[in-house]
Amino acid sequence: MPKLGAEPIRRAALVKATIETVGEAGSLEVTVAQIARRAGMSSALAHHYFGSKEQIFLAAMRSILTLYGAEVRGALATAQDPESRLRAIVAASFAAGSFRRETISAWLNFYVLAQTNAEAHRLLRVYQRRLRSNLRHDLRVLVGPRAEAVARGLGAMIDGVYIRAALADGAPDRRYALDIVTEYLDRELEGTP
Amino acid sequence: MPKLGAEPIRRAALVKATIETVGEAGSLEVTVAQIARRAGMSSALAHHYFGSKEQIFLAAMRSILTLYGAEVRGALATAQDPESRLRAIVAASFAAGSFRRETISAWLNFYVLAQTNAEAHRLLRVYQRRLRSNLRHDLRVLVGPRAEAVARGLGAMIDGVYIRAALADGAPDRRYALDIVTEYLDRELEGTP
Amino acid sequence: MPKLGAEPIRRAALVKATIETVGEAGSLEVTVAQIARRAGMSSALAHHYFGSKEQIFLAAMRSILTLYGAEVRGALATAQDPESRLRAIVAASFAAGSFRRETISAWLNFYVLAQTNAEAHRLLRVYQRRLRSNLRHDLRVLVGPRAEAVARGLGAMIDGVYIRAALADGAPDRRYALDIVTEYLDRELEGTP
Amino acid sequence: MPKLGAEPIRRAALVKATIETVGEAGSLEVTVAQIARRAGMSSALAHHYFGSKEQIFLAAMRSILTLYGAEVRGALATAQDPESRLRAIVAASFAAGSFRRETISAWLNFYVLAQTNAEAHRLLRVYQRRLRSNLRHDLRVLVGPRAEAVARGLGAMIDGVYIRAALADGAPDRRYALDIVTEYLDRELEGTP
DNA sequence: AATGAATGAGGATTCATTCAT
DNA sequence: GATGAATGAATCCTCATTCAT
Repeated sequence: MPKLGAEPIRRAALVKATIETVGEAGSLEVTVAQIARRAGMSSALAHHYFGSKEQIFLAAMRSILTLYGAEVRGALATAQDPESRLRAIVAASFAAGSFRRETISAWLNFYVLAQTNAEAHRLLRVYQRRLRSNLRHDLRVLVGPRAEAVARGLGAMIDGVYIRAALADGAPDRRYALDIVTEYLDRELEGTP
Repeated sequence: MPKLGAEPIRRAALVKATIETVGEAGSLEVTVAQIARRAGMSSALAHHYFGSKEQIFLAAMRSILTLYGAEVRGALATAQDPESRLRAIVAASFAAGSFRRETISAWLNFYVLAQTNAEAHRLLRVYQRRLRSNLRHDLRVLVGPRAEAVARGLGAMIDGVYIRAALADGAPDRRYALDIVTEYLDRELEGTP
Repeated sequence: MPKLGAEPIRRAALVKATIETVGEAGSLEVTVAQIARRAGMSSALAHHYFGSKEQIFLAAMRSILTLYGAEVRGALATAQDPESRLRAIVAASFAAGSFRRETISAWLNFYVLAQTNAEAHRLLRVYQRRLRSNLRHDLRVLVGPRAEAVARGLGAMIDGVYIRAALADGAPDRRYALDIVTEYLDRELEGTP
Repeated sequence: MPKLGAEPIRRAALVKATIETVGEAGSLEVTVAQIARRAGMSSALAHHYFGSKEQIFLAAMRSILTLYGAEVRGALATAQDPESRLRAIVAASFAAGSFRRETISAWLNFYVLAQTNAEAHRLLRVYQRRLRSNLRHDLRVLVGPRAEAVARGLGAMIDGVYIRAALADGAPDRRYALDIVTEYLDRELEGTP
């Protein structure tokens, strides 16, 4: 039952299944067969569309980062002043779309993948650079020369909260995660116009 | 010529080799044979001593946490007042013994292992709890009711800085890492007696 | 826009592509997809026309042998006396149309196929029998009772030169190949009326 | 039941099994598992000892050529004059040890392998060069300036007879094979001192 | 204590072939 | 006629683990 235009559908299904499978397993040591099964197709077809397991992983990673990027852009769209922009960026990091069990676990695993895989490394760097640049932009207005330092700190803390969420039992607690970072930000913005 | 007391020596060699191998590979997907070779013995002997690959990993993880614990204890020994104790704890996290390429990478990988393995999970929780407890203890004196929040924040940031160091090119920059966390701490301690 | 009479064109294209692909790869381990791509169509269509990979190979083999047969017939057409007929047959074996890189390599590979495949085996036997019969026919007039032996020798030597050409670097040297066989023939015909 | 010094025994068994399996199948498309089974071990062990299927094939090829070389050396040992040396070399090519069903088929297949594999190519060239050099050496004394041409012719004819034996039904006919080449040689040596 | 020998189980990848459109 | 879609069946290779010595 081959439908025309199946490719993008299949690719999307595989990407989704990859994030779920890696997220559930908490490890990259999942088989292509597992991923394909969850996506409702044979592993041969997965290879047909992506060429290799590595490419499947990279596509999943790109998808996560793209989703996150969209989340940030969406949040920034409505924010008007620097401070609300800043808070929007931080909030976006823990938005319901991204801050989910499997996504977090997948995220952690892609961090590991980046040790080995050049493209994964590059993607993660782009994410970090973009995040830092966004933060710095608005921080300059608010904290002046401390902008660079605070941007670095925020970035690190967001990643730290993420990684720790991967260890937590039960569903990830967005409120809790957001609070930690927000308190830091509040403190830095204290006494700011 | 079997040496007396060979066992502890062999075990230590394997633990060291494991951290190096995982650190270099940037992944848990290393073979027991690789680890054993680096430790100068057959993979059969590695199994003889540890029973399984999993146990080898856990022993390596315990070793890292033990080393870190010793580092903290050593730092606390000379510190007298709460603030210097706090700073000592933070500094210990980025001490030369722990904040090394392979250790950082191994650390990240053990985070991943903790998703899957109950004992690894437990070990990491113990580390987090102990760190938080240490920080909170001294923070109470300094920031009162904010102690809990700052302790969480510091813990998260330390992990965040660690994870990001795993992505950096070249040798990890202790100064840079320490600065990020210290600035956060400074800010929180501002206006503190 | 299906063209009328597409079938023979498609089949010919596939046969040509098969010889080229096998010749270039130097092996029968080429995929139907590779052959089909070179022939400018989908592998599904290749199956549609030939039914199986095996049939594609056999068609290619028939094509080679048919071409060779035509080459011999053409050569014999102008030759008048037994000796020039003999020389024409030999020369045809190394004619520009047959003695080409891919054809030689394909030839060698079809020899291998004949170990496994009954039809390939049959085709090769027909070729050998026909060649021997042609040679013997003219040799009888020239060398009498030695005809049988010389025909066998010539046949073997032609195949040997072919197989060796498959190993040579660069383009196959027709002159060189022909010389070897011709010297043998000259010697046998020495002192012949 | 691991015996010490099993390696050379296992390797030899695999080489033997490879020649037999390829010989019987008449194709290189045999699986490592088939070869290993025939050699009485797991395919994993075959890989352990040889690293790859390719290396197994090359070892088998080396074995065939080594055996052939020994056969030639043995034949030359007793021969005194150039002519008997020459005849000994030719006879060695069809000696009982080398001119056997599977060996012949394996030989043909290795010819094919040499199209693709550099080391196989090299091995075959060494064989050809050595054979030609041996033949030329003795032919010089007997046929003078024709030595080069006759050496080439003999080499080609030996290969041709081999390849044709691969197509024959039933056990290879050493007598018949030897006769063809011998008649050629006789003719060339006619009228020689 | 120490290791070479050995393997079962598994996993990525390939490919001929089929089928609905 | 033509093809994209889809897969079952293989196959090479790896590796943790066991065991006899």
